[in-house]
Amino acid sequence: MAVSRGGVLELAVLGSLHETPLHGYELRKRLNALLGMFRAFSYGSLYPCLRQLLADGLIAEEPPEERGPCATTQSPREGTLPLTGRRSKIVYKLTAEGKERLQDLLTQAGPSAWEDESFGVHFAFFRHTEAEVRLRILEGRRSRLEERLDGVRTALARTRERLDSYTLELQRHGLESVEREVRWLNELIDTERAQAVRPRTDRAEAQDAEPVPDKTNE
Amino acid sequence: MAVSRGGVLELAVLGSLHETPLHGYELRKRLNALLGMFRAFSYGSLYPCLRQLLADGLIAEEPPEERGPCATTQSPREGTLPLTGRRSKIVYKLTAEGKERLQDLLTQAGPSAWEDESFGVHFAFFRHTEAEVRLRILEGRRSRLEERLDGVRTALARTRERLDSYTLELQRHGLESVEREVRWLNELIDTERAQAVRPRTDRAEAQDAEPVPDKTNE
DNA sequence: GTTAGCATGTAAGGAGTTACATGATTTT
DNA sequence: AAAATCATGTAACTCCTTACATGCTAAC
Repeated sequence: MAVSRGGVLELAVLGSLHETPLHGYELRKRLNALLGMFRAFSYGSLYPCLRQLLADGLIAEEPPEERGPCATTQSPREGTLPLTGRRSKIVYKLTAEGKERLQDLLTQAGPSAWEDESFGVHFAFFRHTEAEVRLRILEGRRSRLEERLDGVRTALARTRERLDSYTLELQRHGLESVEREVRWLNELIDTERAQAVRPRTDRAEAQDAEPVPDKTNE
Repeated sequence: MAVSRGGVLELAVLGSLHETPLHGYELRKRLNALLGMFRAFSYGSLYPCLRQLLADGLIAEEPPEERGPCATTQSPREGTLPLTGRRSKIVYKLTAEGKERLQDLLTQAGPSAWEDESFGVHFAFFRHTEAEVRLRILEGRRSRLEERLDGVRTALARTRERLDSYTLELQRHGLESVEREVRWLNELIDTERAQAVRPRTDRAEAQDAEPVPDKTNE
């Protein structure tokens, strides 16, 4: 059941709906606010995805709430809602099956979690991910990036002809960016490890996972 | 003529072959060494691309050099080579039409030049790009990134609910990365502008474009 | 003589985008 | 009442990947 149509969008949708029910338009805005620095989804992919998830029974239409006072953002425009049950907003929520599927996706610690296109999405929902899986994903991404550094560095070393300044500058910037991300991952991994050791032993119990050790300056 | 099948690969191939004739396998290695930090192409896309370019007359097979003593790497296995001119390495070179097409691609200063997937490739061949076009591409990418920053920042400001620490950390890292790239672009643009003003007026004539102002330390 | 790497390809398909089409609702 | 934005959807297409299939050559 649930034919596992890959793609990050599925995870992004299920993850978002896990927090709160939403309709497509709003969902897309949230997604693009959340992941805007890494990627952006279009309606042309979102709506078909919702349709598929609905068909698979992973999400369901939320019936239009009658009594909700301050529902989502807008006032319900009392009285005027159309005679038919047809409403313009279709709010979706996660079903039990959907939650299961989400947990499934969040447990997968493989390339599908740490490649460029997917890592950001997986990270965005780390709150719902087991600590062990988080760690493996972070490490997986790190070694992926290190492979890339190795590959380019050795290829660069083998290069006979000296490159023009643009190529050189591109290499420099690329290397630096990837190295930065590796350092970032190192910090995150350290924090995760530290937390794994003393999960909640601190006096003054922390509210929730707090992986950032309060960095005020660069 | 030349049906303009989009895609960065075309530019990458034409650009590479402009420097020197190459066969597919080697071409891919070079490409992935050059752009490895940003993207990687597979044979499954490269070979069909070469076939198409050949059909369009933008590239041509280089005849196997007979008289070259240490030709490329291998000895031609005298006598046993199949009756037809079929050889295992197929070296391609740019045709006149191909050079034209390349210039065409390098002149396009639009979204197809400054989006994520394509910017790196365009930048890699900036050496062959007119100064004016270079500048417009750099500025285009910068404003693209600034749009992105704006979008996410305002969306973030509008967010009522406070985010969990992972989401927050992702945002922070994403913002920082994009801001870094903007600063990088600023430097490049400044350098380009400075060069546009005094293209070759310096005493001790510079060898070639030298856009990096010699940064020894971070 | 067998593994590892070089070299070329093809078929099927995945994951998304663009452009289009439509209509409701809110703002000006 | 016009324009902007919200809201949902579809069809066609793009660009690339994966997995497969094949053979040559070099090294061990």
